[in-house]
Amino acid sequence: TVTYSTLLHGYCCEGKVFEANNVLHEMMMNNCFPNNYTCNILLHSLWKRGKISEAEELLQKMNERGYGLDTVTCNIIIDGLCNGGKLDKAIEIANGMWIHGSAALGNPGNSFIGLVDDSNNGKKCIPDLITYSTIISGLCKAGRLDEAKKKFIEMMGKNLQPDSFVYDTFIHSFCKEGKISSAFRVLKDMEKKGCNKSLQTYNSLILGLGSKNQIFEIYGLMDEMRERGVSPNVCTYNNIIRCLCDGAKFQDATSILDEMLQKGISPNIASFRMLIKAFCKAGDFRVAQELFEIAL
RNA sequence: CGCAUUGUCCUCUGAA
Repeated sequence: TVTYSTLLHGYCCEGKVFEANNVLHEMMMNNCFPNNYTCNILLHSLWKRGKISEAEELLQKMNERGYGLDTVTCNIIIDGLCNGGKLDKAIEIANGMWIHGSAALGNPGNSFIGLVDDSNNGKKCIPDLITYSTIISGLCKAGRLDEAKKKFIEMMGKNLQPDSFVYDTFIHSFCKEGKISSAFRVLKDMEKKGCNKSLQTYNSLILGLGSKNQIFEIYGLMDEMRERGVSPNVCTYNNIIRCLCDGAKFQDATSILDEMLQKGISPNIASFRMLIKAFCKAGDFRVAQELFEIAL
């Protein structure tokens, strides 16, 4: 079952629905039965692909057949609701989990009717770090930073220790709003708690510094990354390119592109879009066209 | 008992 579920996960990630179905069939043929993990994988995949009603059906079936809906199940739904703009419903469910466990999914007026009354083997599923992280991320994306902070405090009150995901979410949000000093304040707190800067931490900081044209600080961070063995990825470079383009440092921007190619980090659409736009704006259509051709 | 599933970074219909 573990093996098949792992395979299934692989196919689902790639969006290979047909192959995924084959795995499921083969699994049953060999008398391996789907469990929580398997169902969660399917549920997540359906939701990500926008098949919400099918996902809901699956949820019903899981419920009826006594697969325990667990915290992961709830987190998948909560994440789906956040991304679907139903943030408040997501928050409501997360709150409800403290009392009703997974039955909170079936609570007031959503489409998940009549879910388990959570006598799930006597242990009910309660919100975890990921639940909070999901909600906080949703609030941040919606620009509701104050509420996000409240959730953060609430989380600490439940004895859940924030990890770098949660910190990164705040740092990113501040950087995006250009509130660099707030971002660095969070960073300080993060490091005090023993979390090291992650790749995304660096990327967010670079994005933020870039919006203030603090190029030297950016290069400083790049050096630090190198020292600490954190390898930049496409996003890192794209953030730098954005900053250089905004500052009209076009040749610097193209040398970043060269550096990427040299390091074997493939530029993506975002990289080329920014560069081409910059050169067009500068009236240098020749280079713009060259870039276009490289992109192809 | 252990192994598989969930959360954070670049991509704006860049037009005035």
